[in-house]
Amino acid sequence: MGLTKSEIFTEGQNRIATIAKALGHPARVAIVQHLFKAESCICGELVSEIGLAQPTISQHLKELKQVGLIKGNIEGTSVCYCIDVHAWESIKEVLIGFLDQDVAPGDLCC
Amino acid sequence: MGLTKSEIFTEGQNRIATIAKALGHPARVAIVQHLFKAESCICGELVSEIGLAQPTISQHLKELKQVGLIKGNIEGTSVCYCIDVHAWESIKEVLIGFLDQDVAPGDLCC
DNA sequence: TTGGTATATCGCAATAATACGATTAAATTA
DNA sequence: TAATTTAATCGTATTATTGCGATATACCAA
Repeated sequence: MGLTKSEIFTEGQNRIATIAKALGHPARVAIVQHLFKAESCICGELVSEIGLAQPTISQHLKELKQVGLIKGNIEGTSVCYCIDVHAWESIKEVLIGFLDQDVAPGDLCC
Repeated sequence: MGLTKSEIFTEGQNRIATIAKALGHPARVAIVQHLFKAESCICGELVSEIGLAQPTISQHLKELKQVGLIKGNIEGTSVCYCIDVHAWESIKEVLIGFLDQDVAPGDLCC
């Protein structure tokens, strides 16, 4: 209990859920939007832009990186984070495939 | 702590995150997929289809309903759940708008 | 080498999410 | 009415998430 039973779902269902979960926090949405604007991709800039503490931002960046949405590049003392464009395309495909379902013309009861 | 600081984010960011969070569990993904196929939308069918206990499914259905993704219709002793097609279109628009961002041709450092 | 800067990690507190047994509520059926 | 069926809710155990202060690490500059 308290633990998602991933093993009873398909790989596709788990993948959709994992991606959605990574985007299921406003800070991570804000980070992704900021990286797309690419005004700056330095961690410290994200900290001052978004109003959360540095360790918190760092943790969110880690989660986005684990799912593969972003990648980081060390530049001296700072780290530049960017959208992984290739991965983003793949994720887009997965999510849009899920979103584009059409209701079957079967027994609609409501 | 342990509490998301929604107030420091925009309405749009919170909306994207809320929707994504609702889809951030494989059981809820499976429920939505099943309702789209519309083979059956009765709660009990979802329970036997997905391998989770009835209270657990009921709880996931409640979450999907709170976000407005699905709606339920009482039919005798059972309840028929369906995708809220109107809401789904709106959600699709929000998420696709987010997914369709293009990388700014600025200072790509990675 | 010493000091400053930037980021990651650790540890912790508080809250949320997941799952399910037990129970309740409501409608149907016998 | 009594028994059955179906789903929601309650209570609770377990794990996950969120957030941040303190600290560690790594690099640069003087």
